[in-house]
Amino acid sequence: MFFHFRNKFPRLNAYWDKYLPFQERLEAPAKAILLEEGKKSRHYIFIEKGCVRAFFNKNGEDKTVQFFFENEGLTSFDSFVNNTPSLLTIETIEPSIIYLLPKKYVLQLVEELSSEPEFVPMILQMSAQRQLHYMNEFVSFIRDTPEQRYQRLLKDRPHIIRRVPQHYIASYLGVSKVHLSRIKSKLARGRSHF
Amino acid sequence: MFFHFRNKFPRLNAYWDKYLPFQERLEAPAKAILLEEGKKSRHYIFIEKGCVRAFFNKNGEDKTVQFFFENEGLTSFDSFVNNTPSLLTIETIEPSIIYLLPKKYVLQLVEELSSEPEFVPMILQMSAQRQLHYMNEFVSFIRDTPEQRYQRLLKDRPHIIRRVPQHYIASYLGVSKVHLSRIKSKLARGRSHF
DNA sequence: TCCCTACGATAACATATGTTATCAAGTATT
DNA sequence: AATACTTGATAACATATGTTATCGTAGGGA
Repeated sequence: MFFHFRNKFPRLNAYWDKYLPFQERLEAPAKAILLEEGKKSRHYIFIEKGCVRAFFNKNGEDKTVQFFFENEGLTSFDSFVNNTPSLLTIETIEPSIIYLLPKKYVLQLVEELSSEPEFVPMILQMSAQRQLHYMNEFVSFIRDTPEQRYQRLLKDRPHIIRRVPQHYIASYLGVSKVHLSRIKSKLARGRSHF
Repeated sequence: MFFHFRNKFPRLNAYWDKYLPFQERLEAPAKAILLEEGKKSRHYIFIEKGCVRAFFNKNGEDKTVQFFFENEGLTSFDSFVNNTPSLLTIETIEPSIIYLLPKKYVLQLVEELSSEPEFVPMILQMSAQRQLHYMNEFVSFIRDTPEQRYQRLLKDRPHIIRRVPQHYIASYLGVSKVHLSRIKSKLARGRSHF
């Protein structure tokens, strides 16, 4: 739980440990839905094994927004914070081992943490990180062609391409699966000598 | 200064007031550069009158990322926080009246604020807001066609279309200025009955 | 007044991308 | 073994978008 912050803010480690027992362990098959679009987010989700995607539905089509892997945690941020219906569905891609921490305990944990001097720096770093992530995704659409975005993905996050089915990646890159296939074959032709 | 938070967190108002005198007033003509790509951000920028854009250069071409108007504040977030060279240039679009608060005072202000109980909620709200902004921009590229993005802009933020030259808007939407012109004329044809 | 520049529309053509359909291979299910 | 489902490649065609060039208008200096 909150794996990313382990040892980064050593004084907070005891808090993570304290809440471990309140997690619910879940062995989920592929395509299991952890949070459904339109429902309120009630857990913090931690991935011990497997992978997961967040997507929304547009005219009957899946549009994938983000992928998550081992030792990453997630929640539909706006739904969780504002207690509003989630705009995103969260679903396993592979069979996965998931830990769910109910919202009630998350709030309790935040309450306890807020008296710690390391809390504000942690919150700032966490939100700066997420902000930068989305800003980079956004800028990439303005700056790069789909082909460049694919190459960037291949270079920076190759595990995504290795583990995730291609049509999910296509919608994440903002193109059709047919076109992504074209991009791949074009790049493959370019790498060989004829 | 920090106009957005005035009266939202009433107990903090005194802090904003205290730092007003440290701002430098600047009357800038159109196309004045407030922060240059590659240089470090040294001020918080507040717009009293006029408007401003943030952009970066890609192969000799401007790519506009965001627009700012009266009573909005901004800074190149990553450059300011991490003291790294800015990825963005910030430039006035119209003749503008700008207030600059040197980084030194911003840090001092944050230091003072951090003992206030309203500080953490304010920081959280601020960062959630920015995160949501970039996430929405990003999702819009996955979800919508350029035409739909233009219509959304027209509906949600028409002042941008009214005040900003079209080629800046084109790069912000991720299309060429020629194509944006086509989109506009197509929509105009659709609206008339001829 | 005269130029120069910024801005925006449009046309003609080239390229990128979407859509639909078909095929093949792999994997899970019965 | 037989079947269905998922994934991925490819072709053929339609549409969207980029590129380059030309034109017109408006406004700002000289």
